[in-house]
Amino acid sequence: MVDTDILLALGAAYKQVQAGEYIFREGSVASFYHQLVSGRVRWSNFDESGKEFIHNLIEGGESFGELPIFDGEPYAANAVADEDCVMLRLHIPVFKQLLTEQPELHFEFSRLLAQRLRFKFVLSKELGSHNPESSILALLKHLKARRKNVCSDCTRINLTRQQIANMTGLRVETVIRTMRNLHDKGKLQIEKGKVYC
Amino acid sequence: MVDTDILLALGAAYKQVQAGEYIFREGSVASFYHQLVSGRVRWSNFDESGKEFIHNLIEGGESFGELPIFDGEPYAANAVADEDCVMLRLHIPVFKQLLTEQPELHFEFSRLLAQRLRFKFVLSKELGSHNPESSILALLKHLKARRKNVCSDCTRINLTRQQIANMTGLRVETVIRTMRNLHDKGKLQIEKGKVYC
DNA sequence: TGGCTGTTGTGATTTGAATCATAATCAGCA
DNA sequence: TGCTGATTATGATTCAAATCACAACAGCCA
Repeated sequence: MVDTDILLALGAAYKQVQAGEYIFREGSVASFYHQLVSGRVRWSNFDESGKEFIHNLIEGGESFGELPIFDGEPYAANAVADEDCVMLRLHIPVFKQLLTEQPELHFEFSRLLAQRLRFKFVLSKELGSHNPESSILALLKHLKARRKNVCSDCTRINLTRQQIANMTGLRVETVIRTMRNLHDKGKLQIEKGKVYC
Repeated sequence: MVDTDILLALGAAYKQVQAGEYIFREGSVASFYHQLVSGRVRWSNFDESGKEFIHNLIEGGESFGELPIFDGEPYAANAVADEDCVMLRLHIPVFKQLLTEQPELHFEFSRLLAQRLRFKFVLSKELGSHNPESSILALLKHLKARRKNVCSDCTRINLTRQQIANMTGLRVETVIRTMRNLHDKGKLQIEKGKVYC
């Protein structure tokens, strides 16, 4: 989101993490603004029974973990490297100073928060409807619109059924069965197990 | 959120609506920043089957309908006057100009977005867990922390079971039974039907 | 005071997603 | 090419929330 040169000029540092490593944990206090350079970060919570709920799969170029920067509370979820990752980290006070000096950049981040919130609005509404079809379609529609987690030059969804299950609170089997139904109804295409929409 | 005098000086106008009237509808384009002076506004969507999902019950002093201001998309939900309401409205360009000139105020709104998003994080996680007890407790905990929809000088929850049902995607009967269980477990108090926590 | 409306409360039944079990495919790789 | 682990697929069963039906109660006001 922020130009790499600007971040580096302000003293941001690169950090590498291997797949599976935690970048930060739910409940811990934030010190940095994080921007992913390459790899994929899984942003998730675990409930009492140990089931993982994935809020977002962050890809190269995106920032993550912004909530504590703006509301001063601890992290709301865990960030785990889903693949080997490279990221840039900038101390929060420096980042906030940057936003103060560049109102357009601040508006960029307000836009980001608003977009994330809008998605949560739609998804929470669908989760509340207890209708697997509409939950899955809402998720896919969102991903497609944001060109997230899709093949860069086609319409193939880059997520496993398990990941979709973990993003909607459903079970793999339910996701598999529901997506087959959606395929039969023509609302998405499945070829050799790969999903296109 | 914004000082009333400042809003008026910038040309904001008062608007009154009667209980039940729509202030704006899902999908329509936004022109104003809205700030509630008195009354209560219901922020909700209807799903295909006509069931209402309430995202928020806005009370005096709060702003609402900020998403389109920041991401430029249409309204994500309906705003209906839950009681007779008085609100202040300011044209969006003027409002954004104000934020540009006052970075601290802009940070206030970033904080608001972050808080709303944090709540959605928690709630969507709970909705995904398909556990009525934790969904209801998460909602009540949030309301208590924000001192929202509670009696001003006690701990009585100012919501009906139906409203709680509409905010969690559950059914009234499930909410009633689950809250009785929570009462029996000592996790909240019910006296003459009124809920304290 | 009684009647009306909205809310809370409770039982019986249904339903669909979770769960359990197990098979079929696919992708990566030696 | 064949092996291996991850992913997709499918059938049978269970279980909890939705649904349906109706009773009890509280608050309001004519």
